[in-house]
Amino acid sequence: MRYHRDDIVERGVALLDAYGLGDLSMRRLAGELGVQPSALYHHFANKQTLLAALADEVLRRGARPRPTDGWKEQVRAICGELRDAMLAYRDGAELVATVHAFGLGAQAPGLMLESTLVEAGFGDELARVAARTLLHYVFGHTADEQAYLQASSAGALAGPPRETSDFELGLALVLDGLRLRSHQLG
Amino acid sequence: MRYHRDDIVERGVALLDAYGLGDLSMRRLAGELGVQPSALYHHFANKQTLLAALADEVLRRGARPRPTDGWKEQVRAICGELRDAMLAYRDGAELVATVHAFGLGAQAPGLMLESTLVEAGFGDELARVAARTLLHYVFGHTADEQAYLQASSAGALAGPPRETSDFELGLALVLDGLRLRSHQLG
DNA sequence: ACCTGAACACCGTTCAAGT
DNA sequence: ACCTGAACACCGTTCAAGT
Repeated sequence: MRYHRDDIVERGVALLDAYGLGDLSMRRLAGELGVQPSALYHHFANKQTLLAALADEVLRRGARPRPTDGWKEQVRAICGELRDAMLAYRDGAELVATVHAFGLGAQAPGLMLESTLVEAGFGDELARVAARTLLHYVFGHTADEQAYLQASSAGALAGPPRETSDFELGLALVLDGLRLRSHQLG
Repeated sequence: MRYHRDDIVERGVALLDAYGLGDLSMRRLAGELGVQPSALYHHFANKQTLLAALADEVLRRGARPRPTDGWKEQVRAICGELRDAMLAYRDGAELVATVHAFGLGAQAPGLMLESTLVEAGFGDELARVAARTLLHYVFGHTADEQAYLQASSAGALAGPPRETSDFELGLALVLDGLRLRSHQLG
């Protein structure tokens, strides 16, 4: 059997969701495709590149149309979409955050946040720093949340359930900080 | 040669700083100590537990006395100390953030932030969420910053240098968000 | 209490060679 | 263009046995 890059990405995402990031090895993915491990290196330079493609696919599948009202609503929509996209697949948050840290993928949400803030009239430096701050928040919160959700569904409940509204509250803290610095904007 | 737990932690931190987290294997640490890999399992149940001990040691070494003025200064001091402690060792931010996500160590900074905010009069829920938000920010920002610093010092400079003051600016965003919710406090 | 020796079940990656 | 087969240099962890 012969595959294209997209077939491998699709199987990779399915494998991620079924067994988790820790069990997503080049050898296992190759085995699942009925192919030698070395065959994967015809399509991807290395595992990091493959993971970047998986992360981008997870984000692509979670894409939603965005509102056209104010910057706060747009920022909330981008962050909410990012969170939902990552929560939709097992270990999705860890995968996307790791790939973003690599610098090899998962760039879209950060770029959208930054341009949204620039277009809202914030200075370039503030827009860049605020976009990174929001991104770190969403990655960190969602990874925590997903670890908790997955531990719970595995039957290893280890504490009181955190409310989903926590996400909105933490986000509101940063948004209020931004709003305080927008007195001169429309 | 026979070792105690503390000897292994000390060598582990030295190995981390010399070769990075990716090259910190149980086998390599054992080799460095002149001992069989299996010997380490007499002192630590598994690699995660060992990494948790290393993270706590890195944080312990970075501990500083804290100011007694307002909650903003205390929060800034805790976050700054955390950042400095992680930056002091190669891959320190990645190690501490990973261990914190495990839930096996690196709990002190989060607990200090939360109790600082509770004592400042913020409600329990807000204090908990704000502490986590601040922690995610410091972990994310510092991991990014350290990746950049380490790439630069390896000669692989790949973009314009980010300023250290970025850290203070992102932190100020969250602190302003908190301040906005403290009108009824002293 | 602390360690050895050997094994089990894996990894990512490279590379000549095949079709 | 895409894959095989074989190899290289590793992993974390377990466990009976030694001192």
